[in-house]
Amino acid sequence: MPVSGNKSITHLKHERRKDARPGELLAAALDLFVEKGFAATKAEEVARRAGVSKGTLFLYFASKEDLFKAVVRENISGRFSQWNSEIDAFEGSTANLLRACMSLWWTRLGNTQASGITKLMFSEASNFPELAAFYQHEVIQPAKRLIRRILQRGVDRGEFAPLDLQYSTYTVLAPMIFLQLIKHSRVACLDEADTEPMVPEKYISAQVETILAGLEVRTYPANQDNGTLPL
Amino acid sequence: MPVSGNKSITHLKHERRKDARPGELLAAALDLFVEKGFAATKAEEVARRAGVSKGTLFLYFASKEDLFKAVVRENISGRFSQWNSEIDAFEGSTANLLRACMSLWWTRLGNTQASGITKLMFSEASNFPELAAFYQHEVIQPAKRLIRRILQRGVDRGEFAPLDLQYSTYTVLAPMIFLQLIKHSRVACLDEADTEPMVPEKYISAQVETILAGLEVRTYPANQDNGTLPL
DNA sequence: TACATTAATAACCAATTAGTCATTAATTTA
DNA sequence: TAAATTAATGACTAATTGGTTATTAATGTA
Repeated sequence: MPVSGNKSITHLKHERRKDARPGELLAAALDLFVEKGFAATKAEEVARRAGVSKGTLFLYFASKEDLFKAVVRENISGRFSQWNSEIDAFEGSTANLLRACMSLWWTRLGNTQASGITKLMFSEASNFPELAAFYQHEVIQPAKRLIRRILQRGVDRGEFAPLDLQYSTYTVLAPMIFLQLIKHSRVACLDEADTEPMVPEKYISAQVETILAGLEVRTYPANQDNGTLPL
Repeated sequence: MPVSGNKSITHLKHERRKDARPGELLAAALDLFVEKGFAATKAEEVARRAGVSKGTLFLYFASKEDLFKAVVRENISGRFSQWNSEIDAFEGSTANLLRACMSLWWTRLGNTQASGITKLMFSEASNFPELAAFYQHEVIQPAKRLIRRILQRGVDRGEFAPLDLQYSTYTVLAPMIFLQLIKHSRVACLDEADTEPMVPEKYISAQVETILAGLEVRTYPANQDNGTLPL
């Protein structure tokens, strides 16, 4: 007895497209997860954006967490193997390898929706331990291994001073995380009054040079004159 | 007519302590916000931990957001003026000033529950724009001004090479944000197999020295041999 | 065309939770 | 001690939302 309403709209209501649905749902989910976070993204909304009903979403993905994992696999996990091969094939100085990697990382991932996923994970990991473990294993670990290989190359070739691999890895990783974070959070850090907005490319470049200055073999002693700290 | 139940438990049920309530509620809120995030922390839970009913919480704070702002003011905003005076009073080299500041920041804020607030803001800012603006204005801005003053001191005294203040500020800020983030998120970054857990103090120290190596007046040219990037 | 299969729907359920308000009782005042 | 004041309670509301399922209808087949 209820009047059924709009019939002539573009999409048929019961259109059957079994093959296309998962991809469309993943795309919609990526958009919304990045835009609003995991917890705040409603299943209904994902479905609507993908042009299906909520019921259909749960037909293809067992749960919201399952959907999220699929998004991560689709957009991030898969890319590490290619990345590693490229490092192996690189011929120039390790300094330039690091420059190239950071720069490419930005265009391939950092400046992409994928960076929103990283931000999201840091944000919500504590509320979703299952997802945190998954992300740690599938993204963070491979990323750190990749950075470590670059640094090791520099040391092996005598370009970098002997260094503590663990902490140097963080030195490289931290600014990347930082950049993804401020890119996707309204805590912009991009000041208001004092300057024009930060240009990520410039930040990365400044960052790499700072790091390299710290890593490269020195011609002068680092002036470590701090004994006890005043203040 | 309902049986009223336990009467002899430690706390009287209608104890009136108008003065003590706000402080106790703020303490409980800090704990829970840090532990579970803003959205995931239930008003009822805060009240319970503070030993009052939910109704009482809303008697002292108009809303959950209001409660959060009060927590930030109590634990972070208030401390910047003292911090700034200490910088003014410092006598040694700017390198040592920076070392001292980072080190003190860690013991005073970074290694405190307060750092959980920073992490929380990055996490949830996009879902609570009002809070994001508040935090930006009350915490981020003052923190950046503080860093900038240190760097400017180094330049003015000829200890640091002329530098881009904006980006150098980020270079100092990023590792602090990073540290607060990994401290409070299960995306630990602290690897599993490869090493023992990261020691924040060592990370900070390594970071400061790297930064200083990049900032200080050089006795050799930075080798900027990158033309076009291969890969 | 009749029938079987299954993709898709939408109404529904159960759980959660910020904020309200009428009621209760501790404390003060007269 | 009686009355007035107000701190504190907890039951209630209204809104939200992950996930379920009975029903609908598109498609393939005989």
